[in-house]
Amino acid sequence: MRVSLKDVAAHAGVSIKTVSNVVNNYQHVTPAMRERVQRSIDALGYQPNLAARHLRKGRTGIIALALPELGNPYFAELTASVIDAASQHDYIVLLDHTGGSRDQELLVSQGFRARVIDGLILSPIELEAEDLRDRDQDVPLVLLGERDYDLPYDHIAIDNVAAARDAVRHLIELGRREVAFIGARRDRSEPAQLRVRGWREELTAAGLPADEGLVAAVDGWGHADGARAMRHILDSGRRPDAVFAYNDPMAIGAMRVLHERGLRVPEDIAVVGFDDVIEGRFGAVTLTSISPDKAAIGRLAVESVLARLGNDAPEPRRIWADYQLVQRESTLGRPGAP
Amino acid sequence: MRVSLKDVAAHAGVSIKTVSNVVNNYQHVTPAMRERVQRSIDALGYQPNLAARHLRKGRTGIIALALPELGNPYFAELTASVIDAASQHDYIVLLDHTGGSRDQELLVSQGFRARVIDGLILSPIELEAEDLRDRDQDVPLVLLGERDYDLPYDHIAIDNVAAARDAVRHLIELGRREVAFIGARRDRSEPAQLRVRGWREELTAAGLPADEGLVAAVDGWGHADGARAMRHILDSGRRPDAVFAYNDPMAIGAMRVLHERGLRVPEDIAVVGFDDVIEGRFGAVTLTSISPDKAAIGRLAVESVLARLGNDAPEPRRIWADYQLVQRESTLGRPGAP
DNA sequence: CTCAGGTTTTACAACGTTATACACGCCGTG
DNA sequence: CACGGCGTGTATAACGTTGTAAAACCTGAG
Repeated sequence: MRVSLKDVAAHAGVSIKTVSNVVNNYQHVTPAMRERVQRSIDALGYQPNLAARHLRKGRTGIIALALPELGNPYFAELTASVIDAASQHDYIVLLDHTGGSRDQELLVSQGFRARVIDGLILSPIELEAEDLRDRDQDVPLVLLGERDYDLPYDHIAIDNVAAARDAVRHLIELGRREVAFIGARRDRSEPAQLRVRGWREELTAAGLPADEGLVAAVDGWGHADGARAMRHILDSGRRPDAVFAYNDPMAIGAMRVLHERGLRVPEDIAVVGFDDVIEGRFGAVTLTSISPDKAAIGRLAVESVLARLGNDAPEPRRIWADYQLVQRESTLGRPGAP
Repeated sequence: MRVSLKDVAAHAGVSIKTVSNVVNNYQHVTPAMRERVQRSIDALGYQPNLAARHLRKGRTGIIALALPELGNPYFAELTASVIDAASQHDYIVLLDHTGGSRDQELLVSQGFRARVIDGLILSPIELEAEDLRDRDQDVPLVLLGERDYDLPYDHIAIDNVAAARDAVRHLIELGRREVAFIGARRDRSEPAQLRVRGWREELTAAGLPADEGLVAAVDGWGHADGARAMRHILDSGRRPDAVFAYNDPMAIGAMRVLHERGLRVPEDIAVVGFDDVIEGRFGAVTLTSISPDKAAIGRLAVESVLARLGNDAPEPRRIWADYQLVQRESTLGRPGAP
């Protein structure tokens, strides 16, 4: 049988509320009383019943993290950092995966879990601004990632345009002139993606053409999509001397195709990815990549959500997390090798 | 404001309990009444409060999934399948990561979340049988993975010994004679790991020596550990003609080292991994691996936990999931290549 | 028309917690 | 020596749901 406040109260010979006060570190309790009650708590091994507490307080102690896919190690690492940050505030993380589909993202953002969670951290891919505009404001929402919404929600991300420009600049500084972009979205006329924009801006700034024929659109975000996009570019007769991919799995998929076609990385084609997943450090050719500060992103996301739980919710704001360009063999070449 | 049963009842002009009966599909409700109440429910947008329901019923509708690490894509894929299976039973998945440390695993298994979750799916690495023996039986527990416990809990896994033997047999059939094993545990005198046992058994069965000098112990389970282990073996002056790794990330880490040392895979050294993660299909050399049926494992785990929630808990049993050996370039070589 | 037997609906009491409002001392002040 | 004020503890009412038991309502037989 579970032991409740009532049992502890009976054991200590005090009222239920006094025990509750001790448990909650209420101020006005004499040290003597506090110790007496604590002794009973320890003796009976009391643990608070969270359901009852939640019922009373209207909070569940759970925040949801909704991600497009867990298969991408970037999200796995991010998840770990969110869990860590949440547990420091005695919060628990519920995981949803949306598959990056607009319907699922919509469902999640509308709060089909509304009765379970106190807050939501969402990393949208397909979701449109209008989908969020008429959202039921019940549950605080924090957005993560590349999409750029002009909406009254906290948004935590690195500066994707600047990061993409850094990546492309790195390629240009290495003497590359034809930089392909892998991972645009097929279904957007004017791609909302900031990474494409960064690619375009930096090329233009360098006086190079931002050749849309070198932009490959894809359906998904995985290795296979990167491979498909790379094949598509090569099969179209183009032979860029560099590739900037939307993320690391796509970059790795592209490198696989280059390898199959007998093209050397980086001698023939240099490759830069995005997210700096562990996998990129152990291929036959290690991958140059933009490395976001995942720990910071997770921490900031949790803090933002929790800050909105109180009555005095702060102004929605855009929070920039740190990032850096990590240079490896896919652009620099193998140090010791010929 | 949230709308409760009381509000719906007032709106429909019936008692609270009648609304509750409709919500719960209780039998004895006339169709007319059911429709009237349903109309009010829809009109007000009622959603049940789970905390209250939990308080009353003693169930939370949440199961926890505790994994050693999310970074390993195998666990990410497994998580996705568990979430899918759980949602089909209207259950929600809470994610914990233990880091594969015994302390964390112990904490989780002892149920520090006991007040929140109905059941627990645990994939232990370091945890010992004795740690589980004196467990508080409150929350149903299902074990996952390679560790072999003789305990009254459901255990879902593939036949690790058989799978490891299949992997090693494949190498032997290709003519390899010195098969190294990467990924034993440093801190176990008699390694409990079934995959090492399979390696040993198959070599012995083939009349080959199971040379313990070719078994590399490691501390972790990631790419870097595999790389370290491979370096260790090569630096010790050994030159095996095949490597069987505990999992895919370690196999990939090992392949990176072979590449650095100028050794060709599979011509000089063939490599087999375990888990068949997506990453293995896109390296410069694609990876032969044991591929467990992750979808089945997730589904079986969820069903096992939920089956134990009722009063008539079934006998604890060991459930074998399917697997197969997927042969790729790291053992077969590149088809078209010289 | 009454009453048994069954179905449908209702009132009320839990579940374990916290908030509210109040009672009880004890102090120092007028 | 009353009296307000403060610091401490207590009874009681919620929170939203479901199980229990009983009330109200039918139906058809005697």
